[in-house]
Amino acid sequence: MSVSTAQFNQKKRALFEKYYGFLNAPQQEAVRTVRGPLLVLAGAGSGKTTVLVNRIGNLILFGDAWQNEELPAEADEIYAEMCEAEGGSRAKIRTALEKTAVDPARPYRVLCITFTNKAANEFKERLQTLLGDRANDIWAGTFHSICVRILRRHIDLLGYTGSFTIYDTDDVKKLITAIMKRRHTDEKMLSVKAVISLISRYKEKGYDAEEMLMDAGKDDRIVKTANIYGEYQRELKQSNALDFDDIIMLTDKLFSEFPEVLQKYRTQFDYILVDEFQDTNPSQNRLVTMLGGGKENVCVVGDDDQSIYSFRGATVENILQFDRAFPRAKTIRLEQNYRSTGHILDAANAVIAKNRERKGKNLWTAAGEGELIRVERPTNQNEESSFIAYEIKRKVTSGECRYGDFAVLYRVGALSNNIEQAMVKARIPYRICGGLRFNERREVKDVISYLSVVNNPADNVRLRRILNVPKRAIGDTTASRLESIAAAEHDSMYAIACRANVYPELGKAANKLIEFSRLIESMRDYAEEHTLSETVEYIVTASGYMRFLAEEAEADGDIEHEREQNVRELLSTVRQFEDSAENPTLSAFLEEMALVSDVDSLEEGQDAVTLMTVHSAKGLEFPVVFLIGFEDGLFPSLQAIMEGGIEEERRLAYVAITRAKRMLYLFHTESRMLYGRTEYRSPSRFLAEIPDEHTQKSYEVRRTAAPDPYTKRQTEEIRFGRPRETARPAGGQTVFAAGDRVKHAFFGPGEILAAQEMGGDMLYEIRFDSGSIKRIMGSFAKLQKE
DNA sequence: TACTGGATTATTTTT
DNA sequence: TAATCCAGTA
Repeated sequence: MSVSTAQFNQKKRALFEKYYGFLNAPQQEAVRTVRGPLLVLAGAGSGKTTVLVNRIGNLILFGDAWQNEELPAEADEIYAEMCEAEGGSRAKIRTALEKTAVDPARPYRVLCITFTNKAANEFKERLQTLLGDRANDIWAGTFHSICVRILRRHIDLLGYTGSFTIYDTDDVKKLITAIMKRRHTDEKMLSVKAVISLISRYKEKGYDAEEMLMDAGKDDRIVKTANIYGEYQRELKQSNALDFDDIIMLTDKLFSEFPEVLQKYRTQFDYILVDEFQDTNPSQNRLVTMLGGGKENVCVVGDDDQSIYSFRGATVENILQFDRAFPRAKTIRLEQNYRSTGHILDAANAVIAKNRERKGKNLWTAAGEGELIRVERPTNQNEESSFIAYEIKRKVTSGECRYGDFAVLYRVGALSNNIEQAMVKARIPYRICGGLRFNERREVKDVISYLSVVNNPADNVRLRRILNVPKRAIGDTTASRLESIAAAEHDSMYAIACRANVYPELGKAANKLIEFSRLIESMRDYAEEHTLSETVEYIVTASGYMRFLAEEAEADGDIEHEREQNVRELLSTVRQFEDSAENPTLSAFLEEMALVSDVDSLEEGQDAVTLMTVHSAKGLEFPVVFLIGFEDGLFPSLQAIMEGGIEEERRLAYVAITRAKRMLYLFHTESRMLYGRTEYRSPSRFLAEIPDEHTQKSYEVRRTAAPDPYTKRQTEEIRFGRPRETARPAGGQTVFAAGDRVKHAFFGPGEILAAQEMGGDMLYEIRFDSGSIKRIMGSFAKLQKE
């Protein structure tokens, strides 16, 4: 027998489909296409991660077998095996398929880039289960971790040393503030915040200070900021420190100025995959383009409709114009949604369809219509949160849900307060995302600063932080003098401190500085000969920091000694790191602390309601979602309305809606107290974009015929009324309707504003003659007709 | 240097 | 409202 090429490839393809049968057609297509540039537009809940993981698995197991149509040498033999395997198990199919493998990718030649550590870890884990130990050699990580890995090896070409420190936002703020103070920049004209974000925006575009200055034209703010940028960059270099933007920008620079370095990595990486491509900024995009140029085996996955980070430099253009960077690019759309039920998905589709700048996708689901979206209009935020607490309690008590099934989402963090209070009051377990992180605590940052200085004594910002903590009589005056001497001598503050007695202007503080430098020196010596955890222990004792914290706790009456606890926790983190990391050096530990936030490790665990912003909910899903504050001026935000950022807000709304699997509640209050002011609120304009057939409103809406002359928008007149579904009698109790007068045993007489069926019971909204408005369940209220 | 009070000012956040 | 920051005082 002699099998033809066509026959062989057909069989091969049939087996592929059997093996990857758990994937739908476009997903299979994405897995199969390994050569050439590929853009995967993955809608919300379309199984994007599964595709990426299996695509890598496929690369490593079968190489480009599916795109390579050449007949292998022992075609007949393999063909026979394939025929035999066809009816067999997955393992059998795989064994046969493996024989067809053409040039399987070596794991270390695969680069998989994500945005968050959480995503990176998820990939690593899933690849591990798929490929076993081979997975460990895959370059999977965040943009930042991968760039740091590259920079550690080559950054000396750019005039830094490999032991550089990574500055977090706090360090950056300190440094910028100091520079602005020195330059007598009027903070009223130009805030530190504005300067930081402006510099960041230019760094993301890959501009240096001079290029920024050229770009500034006559804009005084930009000119001023460009000058600050120049000084800032010099200071960073002097301190041998990089900020987060530098990590990307300098890797870019390294590649464009040293082609041989770029060539090395271009040669190494046969295949590049990028997740969440819609979140890339221009310099990240350039990095991908540079690395992927040549072989062009670049696969980017993303959803232009979920691009919600433009405020930190991400640009949708990267995904919209991927085919411009790679003209041969093939586009695959993943449009089947495995997450939400019909009404929810249709609502999301309807809202996002209003955006102009998009590739265009239409998600569909094989799941049924599911439940209607509930739209509620509480009088104020207290009612909003007690309604939610009530709903959660009810669904948990009835056994329908667990606490972990619920999420409360909001546009701004400020809205979490009320919800939190309601959860406490109702004794509902909850977890709240955001807030102060572990490594942002003062005591943790202090200890990290000691470690940074030991690792890199040139680090002026962190040296300054610990110079007088705990108190060692080195005041602000001395610190400033030290700083200006260092600037004049083009040397580090640490180096000056070491020879402080040479400078008469330091006076008798010189001795203190020398003493301090000896302390650091002793730490450095200690670190040479001891393990990481021993060193950290030595540092916190020898510096007197632990004692300082203990005394402080005594003085404040802090019985828990919380700050000391946190330092101990940091110590146990160090020990954990020692046990798990392959290379447990001080420098590696500091890197991990800088690039890995504890939010990544948090998560899961107890059964609790999740409270978070819509932004942080991206990538997550929940059976039941409550979206609160769905009001114009809040969502979309006021500044988005004024500055024309509506499309991004709409994408945000799209993200919010698509988080829900089975039930979605949208809330907009009648009035809300925010930032100490109570304001009447109108519903989000996005609400009107959801077709009525997908929602169930607990109030009546009438659209006026003529658009409002000021806003040019169609106005809505809202009033309480009967819910669309007429109430049914429940459990023998009398059922009331809106408008009825009733009497409550405790609250007295009142009028029903709204009545709504709810889980075999009636929920009434009643305005009592005393003036208060309450929501009460019918079975609970013991109402009588008045 | 620690404390007090008045002014100020509030998106979204990962690395 | 609530948190934070700065200036002025003890």
